[in-house]
Amino acid sequence: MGSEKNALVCGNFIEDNIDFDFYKALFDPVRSKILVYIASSGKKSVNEIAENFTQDRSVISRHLDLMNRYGIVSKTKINRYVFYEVNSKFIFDKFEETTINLKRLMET
Amino acid sequence: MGSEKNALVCGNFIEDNIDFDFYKALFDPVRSKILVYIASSGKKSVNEIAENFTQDRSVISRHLDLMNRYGIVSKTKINRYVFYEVNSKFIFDKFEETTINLKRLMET
DNA sequence: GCTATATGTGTATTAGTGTGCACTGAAACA
DNA sequence: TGTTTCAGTGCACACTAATACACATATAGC
Repeated sequence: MGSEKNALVCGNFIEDNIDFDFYKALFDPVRSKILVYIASSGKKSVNEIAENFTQDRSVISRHLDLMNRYGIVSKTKINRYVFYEVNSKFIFDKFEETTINLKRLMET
Repeated sequence: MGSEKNALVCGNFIEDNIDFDFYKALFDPVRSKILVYIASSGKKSVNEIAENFTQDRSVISRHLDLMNRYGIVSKTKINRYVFYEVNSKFIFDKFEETTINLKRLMET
């Protein structure tokens, strides 16, 4: 019965407390690689990022835009350039929030 | 400079500490719905689960198999029946592990 | 103004994966 | 043994999303 209660809690957790769009945007092979690149090299422009990938610049631009929409990265336009950087804090907070919700619900 | 350090840390975090396959298996619309159903109703057989979805039984079977491979659910074969249940603890531990790794790395 | 550079968008193609149907394998039971 | 039921697999199809190319937009500099 204990396990069944945990199971119930888990179901509610998934329905109510996970930001699916955020996680789907994050867990994509190319986007995660882009993220790792920006994270390790710091704030970079679209061209600088695209130079490090086989995909077309327009493709990288779309991936960056998608991640920006879900708060994974943030963009700053300076003159002709658009710089992207990783929102480490935001990503961390998402995971922490999800974990806290899970823990709270499972302990009920 | 602080934000750049956080970015670097986040990059390492993503490469080293996220189980991508696990999260990709979890963040799927149909699989998450299956998960919610099993979670709220307890251990169920494939047919019992499939009855609650529009998708064919074989499709449900495949989703269950995938989730089983990544530890999200576990299966128990009893006679002709195969019962699946949610590994709530495992899912919770994954999130907690990820959050802890992130926090530790971001505080460095 | 004109040209060059940086980025974003429209659109068609392609790759991946979810899906259903038919079939197979395994187990229970008459 | 033959039949029924439950679960998984092979395979073809459909749908979504990633991709590339061409073009549009915006800004800088001449």
